[in-house]
Parts: sequence; structure tokens; C-alpha cells
Amino acid sequence: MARLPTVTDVGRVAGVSRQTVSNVLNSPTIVKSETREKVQAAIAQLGYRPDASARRLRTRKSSTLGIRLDPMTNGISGSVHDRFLHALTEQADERGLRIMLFTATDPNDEIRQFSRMRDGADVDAFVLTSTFYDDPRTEWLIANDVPFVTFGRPWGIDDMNDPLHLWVDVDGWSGVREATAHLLAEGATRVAFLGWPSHSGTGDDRRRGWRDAMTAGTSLTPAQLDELEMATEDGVSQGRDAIRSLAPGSFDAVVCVSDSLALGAILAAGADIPVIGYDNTPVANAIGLSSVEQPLAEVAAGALELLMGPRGAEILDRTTTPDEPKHRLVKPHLVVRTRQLS
Amino acid sequence: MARLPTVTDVGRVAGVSRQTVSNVLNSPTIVKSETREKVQAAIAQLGYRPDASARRLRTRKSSTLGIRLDPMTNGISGSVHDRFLHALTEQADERGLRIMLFTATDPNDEIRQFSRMRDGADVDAFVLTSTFYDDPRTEWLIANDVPFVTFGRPWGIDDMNDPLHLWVDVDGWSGVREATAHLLAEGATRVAFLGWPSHSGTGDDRRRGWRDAMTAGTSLTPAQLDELEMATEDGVSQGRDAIRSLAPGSFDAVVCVSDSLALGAILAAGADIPVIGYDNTPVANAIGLSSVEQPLAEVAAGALELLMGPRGAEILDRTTTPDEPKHRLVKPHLVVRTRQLS
DNA sequence: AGAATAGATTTGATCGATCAAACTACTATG
DNA sequence: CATAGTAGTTTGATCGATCAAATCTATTCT
Repeated sequence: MARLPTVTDVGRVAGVSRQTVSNVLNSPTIVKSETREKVQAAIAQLGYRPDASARRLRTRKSSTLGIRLDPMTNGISGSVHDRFLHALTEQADERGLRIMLFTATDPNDEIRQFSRMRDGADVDAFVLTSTFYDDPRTEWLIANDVPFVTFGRPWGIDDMNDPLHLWVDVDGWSGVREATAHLLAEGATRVAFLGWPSHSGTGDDRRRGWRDAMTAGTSLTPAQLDELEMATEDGVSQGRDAIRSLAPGSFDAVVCVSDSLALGAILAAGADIPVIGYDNTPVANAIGLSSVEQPLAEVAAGALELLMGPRGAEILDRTTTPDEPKHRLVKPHLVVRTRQLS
Repeated sequence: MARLPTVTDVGRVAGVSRQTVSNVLNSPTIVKSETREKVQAAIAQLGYRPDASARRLRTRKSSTLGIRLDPMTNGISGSVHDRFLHALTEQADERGLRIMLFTATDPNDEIRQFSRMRDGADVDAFVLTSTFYDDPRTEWLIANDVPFVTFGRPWGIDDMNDPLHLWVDVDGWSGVREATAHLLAEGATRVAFLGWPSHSGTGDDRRRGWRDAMTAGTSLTPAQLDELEMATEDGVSQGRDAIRSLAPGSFDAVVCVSDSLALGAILAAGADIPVIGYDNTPVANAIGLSSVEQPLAEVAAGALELLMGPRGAEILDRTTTPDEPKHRLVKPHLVVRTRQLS
């Protein structure tokens, strides 16, 4: 196969220099429009594409985002990460960015990967998912001046407004609150909450949503709410066991922090008790489980906007752009379904 | 932040030339071991990492594989792609390759993306998933001399042994045959098959597995088998409706081409009828559904082996390596569970 | 001893693009 | 009229690595 055309080839055909070709590509406004058209015709004629590696070498930008591919420990909810990744890839492409994957066994390994990819000039920025308390990854990235954005807010309280930490998150509080209110409006009076143990920021946030809705919509006392509140690790059988441990008749509906737990709740509680899950996974769709849907396309768009500004095609240096917003909280919405199962 | 060290910097510290440093990295054997150690010490001391863009520009290799991220139209079975991607990323990393994602709306759009990424020297090779009859993508890649491997065999009969088309696939015939034989061994006599309409190569292959097992393990006539065979689009409700259309008592077990269909079958057939699914998705695990597990790590390893040879770190030109194997069929295995549902 | 050979390392050129500065042609200004 | 200014374009240098060929050194052969 013949050598691919270069800027020089295009220039020769168009009767201009290589730099003018480069200008047509990168700063079209400074080129006389007549010349620009000649060059564009030559580009089309030769089927020219800029060589990504050469451009990256010169500009010191890779136009690539790194993102860790989670191992599928999440079970059913893995599709959330998957859908987010898809949305991110699509929208990044529109902005001229590529997505590069990596894996890591634990946070420290992940930091090692950051270092590798960063030093190799492989990526310009990282997108992190599943942040947690005192996340060492974000500390490292900030300390080493590597641009990044997280899907998930920083859960150490002080960090929420750290201008160096860009984040997008879904307002789980609002989502669970809406789900709970929906159940109350449908006639439930004692909505149980099936959540995660409280070391999870995300879980605590969703729990507050349930508690606030219950406090506002019922006359139950805090102590009574405590009895409706359960915490367990994620999983179908864990959900089932948790609901079985409740006294029958002590609750008439359940809100869960995940579809896995919700599926377990359905199995234990039977057809008469309405259940609402979280994440709107394919399973929820399959069995007719109402669930809180995270607007992942919006999250992806938000992440890119924080990194690149509303329209740009370049990663901004956040230390020099104090006016840009630093975080974004998007609202999920409840998808109501009628049960197909049991 | 200080400029990152280059080969020249390393050479200065080690007291050798830049090319020797390069040799230590790329052809360690030609460097005297004493010198090699000095250079390696300098590399460690400076924390040197080769610049990926510079290397790629010079070598004309990106050390990157492109893979399309499927939209989650697959519902429950999306996790298969996800797990494959994870295994691929991990093993590619071990071989010094990175994985770059892209999306496409249809096969022609995908071809356009191939062209873009290829011309930009962004990727060296592609990994394709979900091949189908007369796939235009593989034709294009072969015609344009772009290395690739597919997860899924080419379903046009002549193509199966095309030495230019590298492929890995899971032996669905064997998986479904094993599943069917298992049900027969457990006492079933009339195992129904819930498959896809016959324009799908994968589906046909799995159907043959069931038919062969039934022919070998029962004395049912072909006409009787026809009555146990169903075809429908994928989905839980489709599976449920298909099973409901069978006369009750006309079957005593079901094998399905997917976990989605299997879940539908369970809902329709009730607790007494054993059902086996395919893909071993998180849902199967959650509800205690037996299912055929695809060994995706093996598939990923096989894909890389076909592209790069058993140990290499470079993509081979398959036109010049007639001795390397061109495809690989891996055997899935049945995961037996006891039902947790209904 | 002198030449040939292999082993180890260095030097110059190059990959394809962009940056920075220089140049050209033409207009505006005192 | 000469000088400065500006828009548009070109030339030389550079990013960091590897390739190809040259150089140097030690060893072997006739």
C-alpha cells in the first residue's frame, strides 16, 4: 500500500506550504478563504488525515482520556458503568477525544497505572468512577497536576468544594426521595429502606433521601424509621435475607439502593409488596421492576464539559480557569413499571 | 513541573548514548550486560518512561487495538461484551497494548470509523465482536489490509477457513449439547429448545447442539423434535410467550440460547421445569439459573495470540506468517445451580 | 604482523506534525 | 515619501524516539 499523504503532499497539490495546510486544520480563520478552499479540496482529493502520533508528539497532547474498566464485581449493576462508558465514548468522539482503557487491581495499582500512562504521554486526563472516602487516587492526581474528573462526588466533607477536584454526580438523595414519595402517594404507609452499610457515601446519601421523604410524608417517629431501615452488602440473596428478617406486616413497601437488593426483596416479600430499585438495569426492565434511572448521557456530557468547557476541544488547565464551574449534580428520574414476576 | 526525562537524559546519566538506551529497551540482548545494568539504574533513578507518541511516530505502530463499544441493546447479555472487554484489556496490557474505544451506529458507520482511526495511525488492529452473515466489515478490513481478529466466526461457509480472517469463537454447539445432555441425565425426556430465528449463525449453531444431543439421547423422531423447537427474538417477555404457546406437559425441561429467554421460560413454566440458559450473566447467578458460561478470558487470550503469536508483543502481518494458526474454537462449560426463584 | 570479522556503541537522518520567527506584499499614518 | 503596521504565507527548528549506517574495539585467522 502506498504511503499515506502528509501535510507536505497536501501542500504540494494545493500549491501552498505545509504550514498553511496545518493552519487550515488548526486555525482556519487566519488563512485567506480562497486558499483555504484550495487546501480543503486537496485534502479531500488525497484523502488526507493528520497523523495522530506526530501531532501528539509536537503538541504534547494525546487527545485521549483514560478510564479504568471495573471488574464485574458489581453483578447486575455492572451495566451502569457500561452505559456510562458508552455515553462517554460517543460524546468524547464528538469533541475529538478518544477513550483508552486500563484495568487495575486496587487503588494503589490504579495510581501506578496513572503514572505509567501519564509519563508515556498516552492520555491527557482521567475519568474516575466510584469514588470513596479519602480516595487516594484523587489526592495523587491533584498532587501530580494531572487533569481528571470523577463520576461520584468526593465524600470527605471538605473536598466537596475543592476547586481542583472536578466532579459530576447523580443526586441519589433526590432519586430515592422521589421513589419513596411515589410509594407513599400510591397508598403505602410504612416504606422500608434496604441500603448498604454506612461506610458508603453513595449509600448514605440515598438513605437520607428515603428518611427525608418519610419524615415529610408520614408521621412516623425517628425510632420507628430506624426499624424500617436495613443495611446489607449488595446482592440478591442478601436482599432476600434482609427482608425476611423484618416482621411480616411491619412494612408495606420497599425502596432499595440497588436493583440486586430489590430483586432479593421481591423474592422475599412476594407479589403484594411494591418494591423500587435503583439503577434501572436490564434486569429491572426484564421483570417489570420500577427503578431509579441515572441519566448517564448527562453525566458523561457534564464530565466532558468540566474538563473542556462548554464547547471546547481541549482539556483546560483548571488552575487557570477560576470561572468555570467545578462540579455538577444531575437529577435521576423514576421509571415506573408493573411487575412481571411471581 | 520539570520536563520529563528523555532517552538523551538517561544516556547522559548512564554515560552512554541515546541509542544504547533505546537498545536496552528494545533489543536488550545486543547490549553488554554491564552497560545494560548501568542504563537500567539510570532509568530507575530518573523514573524514565518512553514517550508513546514519539515511539509511535517513528515505528509507525500505535500498539493500540480498537474495539467498538456496543450499545446496550443486548439487555441482560450485555455483560458478556463487558467481561470480554475486561479480559481483553487486562491481557493486552500484559503484552504492551492499549485498548481504544469507539462507537458506531451501524456497520457502515463502523467502517468509516475504521478508516478514520486507521488513517490517523491511532490503532494497529481491530477486534470485532458479533459477526454476522456476509459481514461487510471484515471484507473492508481484508481489502484494506488492516489487521483484525473477530470474536465470532465468519458465518458465510467459504470464509471459515479464509487465512486472512483471524477469529476466535466459543463452541456454542458443544455448550448447548452439554446442557441438553445434562438435563437428559437428570431425568428429563422431552427437552424443549428456545432459540433465535434462523438468520443468526450463532443461534443455528446452538440449535444444532440441542438437536444432536436429543437425537443421541432420546428416541424422538425429527418431527417430534420440530415440535419442541421454538424461535423468537431475544427478550424476557418473548421467552415467556414462547413457552406459553407450547402445550403444557409436552415438554419437561428447556434449554435456551440466552439467559433473557431462560428467565422468560422460568416465569412461564414454573418451578418444576428445569431451565438452562446461556451466557451465565449476573442475573443467572442472582436467581440460581443454570447457564452455559463462555470462557471469555480464554477468548481474549486467543484473540491476542492470533494477532501477535504465542508470546510476541507485536502485531504480526498474517500474510507473511502462513504457519501461525488462523482461528480458535474454545469450549464453554455448564454452570449448574439450584433455582432461587418462584 | 596485517587483515578480516564479529561485537558494542555512537552519530546522523528521519517519522509527520506544529511552533516560532522570518518574510512578502500591501495598506495606513505622520 | 518613508516608516510602521498588518494580513497571509513560508522557512527553519523541534518534539522524542528509532532506523540505518558509521565508528571503534577486541578477537580470530592466514
